[in-house]
Amino acid sequence: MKLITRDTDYAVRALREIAQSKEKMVSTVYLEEKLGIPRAFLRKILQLLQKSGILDSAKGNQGGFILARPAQDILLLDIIKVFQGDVCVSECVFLKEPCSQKSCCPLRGELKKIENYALERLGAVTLKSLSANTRK
Amino acid sequence: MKLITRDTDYAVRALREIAQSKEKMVSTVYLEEKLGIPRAFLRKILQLLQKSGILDSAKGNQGGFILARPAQDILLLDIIKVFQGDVCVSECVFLKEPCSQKSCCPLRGELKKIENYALERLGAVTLKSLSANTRK
DNA sequence: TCCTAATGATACTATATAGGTATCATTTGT
DNA sequence: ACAAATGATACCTATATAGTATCATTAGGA
Repeated sequence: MKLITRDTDYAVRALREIAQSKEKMVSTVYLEEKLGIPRAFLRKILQLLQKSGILDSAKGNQGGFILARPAQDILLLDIIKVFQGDVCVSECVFLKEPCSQKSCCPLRGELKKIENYALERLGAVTLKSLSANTRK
Repeated sequence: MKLITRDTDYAVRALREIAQSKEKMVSTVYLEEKLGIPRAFLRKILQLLQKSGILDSAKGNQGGFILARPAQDILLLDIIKVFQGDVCVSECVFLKEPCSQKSCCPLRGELKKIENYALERLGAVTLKSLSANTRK
């Protein structure tokens, strides 16, 4: 059971690197070497982050990526949503089918509580706090 | 993101039915008709529950399944474990590979908190409490 | 101005997991 | 003996995850 998929994890690592960088623009090539993430995959991830408004990008020579807003305004939850959609732990596994217990599914209540807790925690973690935690 | 997979959900429904039954043994055929779960799949699920010690079974004519222990001693967490393994939300997605941040992964701490909460909640729910919640 | 280093868009491939089916062997009550 | 049940096990299919590849576009600098 995974709360975080691989692309989310890669994204967090890349974003931390970008947040800490002194450069104007950080390129995929640089990140690949620093983080050891396969370039093509990393490119896809960064492009998604750009489309979703977490990163700004510049094309052309000396181009690359940069945070679209301060690290303290980027939530872990935002990043997860880009790659995994809404956090919805309590979603009925039968959403697409008629579920005979829709109105009184006895599991729902408990799962919903867990979901709320998870949302609360994930919404409290910022990219800045993730970066601060790092120690060599 | 799913906390509960389909087989776990089916298992809960079947177990509730078995817990409430007045019969000595409950057969797959009966459960299939009552719950609308595909028979072959349901059989696989019940066999797993038997192997894991949650159900007892009897072969032959008039055979079937019955709870191996009282409903209040069967935890939702036990059922989840049968089909999904250990609840391990904070498991590093790179367990099988060398992860350069093993010792100080900044995500781990937060995920671990969420996992602990989930374990606590799921461990507090018994099959009996799930059955009691039902109302027609 | 042209070359090169970068991203944008997009299509494709491989592998694992979830969800489900099928079959034959074995057991047991009547 | 036979029918009704589970035990063991192998197989199939669709979807999601993880990753690759390619061509088009843009912009800085020699």
